Amino acid sequence: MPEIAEVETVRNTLKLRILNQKIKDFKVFYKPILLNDEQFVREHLIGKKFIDIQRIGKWLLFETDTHYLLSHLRMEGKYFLKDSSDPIEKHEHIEIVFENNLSMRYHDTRKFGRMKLIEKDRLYEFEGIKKQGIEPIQDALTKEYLYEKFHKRHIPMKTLLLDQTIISGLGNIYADEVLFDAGIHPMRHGDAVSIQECEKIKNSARKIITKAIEMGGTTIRSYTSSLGVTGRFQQYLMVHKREGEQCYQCKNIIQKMKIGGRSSYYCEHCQK
DNA sequence: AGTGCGACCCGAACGC
DNA sequence: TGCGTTCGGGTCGCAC
Repeated sequence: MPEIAEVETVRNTLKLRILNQKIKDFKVFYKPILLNDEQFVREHLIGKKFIDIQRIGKWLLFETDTHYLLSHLRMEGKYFLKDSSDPIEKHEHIEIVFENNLSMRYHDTRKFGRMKLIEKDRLYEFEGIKKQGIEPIQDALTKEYLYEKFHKRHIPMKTLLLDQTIISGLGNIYADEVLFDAGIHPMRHGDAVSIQECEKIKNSARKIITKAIEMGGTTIRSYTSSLGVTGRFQQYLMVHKREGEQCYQCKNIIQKMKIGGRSSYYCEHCQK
């Protein structure tokens, strides 16, 4: 379940291994993942090098001198680094082989992830990038900005926190955690949230994402060429996936409900 | 325009 | 035990 912190970990880990290696081959085993024509991507990637890996929201940007290969992991996307002679396994859908026979495999059991190659100067023509809001760790995320985005919306705060055009990079897990930390009930509507509460949301989002990124960073050394890259944050969750257990703050029982089709966990006593 | 919801996928968890 | 069913996760696109 990659969210911003996991994507950041993947980015930092891959950077250590694949930058400035000439790309020798590009193969697609499940076409819907790649939004371009396979041949188009081969023409523009083979012979090039990735000179950097960047991140915008949950999108990874593999940068060459002329293009970005954009990659969204959705829920279960992972990258594995193997040797090019290793057999392609069941859920490995895209392979990039480097000159030194390092083989980077995109692995995605549910096939929800997406990739797209785009010219650098057209990056912001791509909807997925153009629509990204402000990240929790950016100073531009202010209580005024959030109030402006929330106060005319008559939908649950849980849904608003998951809207990537407002805050970029929060997923279902951290949305629950941010609302708990800010003391706001996930069903409260945006138009019932005060500017003071927007300040709390901003502070909670920044705190939780900063910590999550730090923790993601600590898992780098557990990464090996055959294990893939994931974050490890479960032990710090206050509400998410804790239905029926006691709230760490007040001992009330953590509740679960569906909001906008997403499971949401919260404490009725601590979140108003 | 704003909002709600099904579709996309498939392994895991659950119910019988 | 084994079978069928439900769930979940982010995002898009369609219906209201």
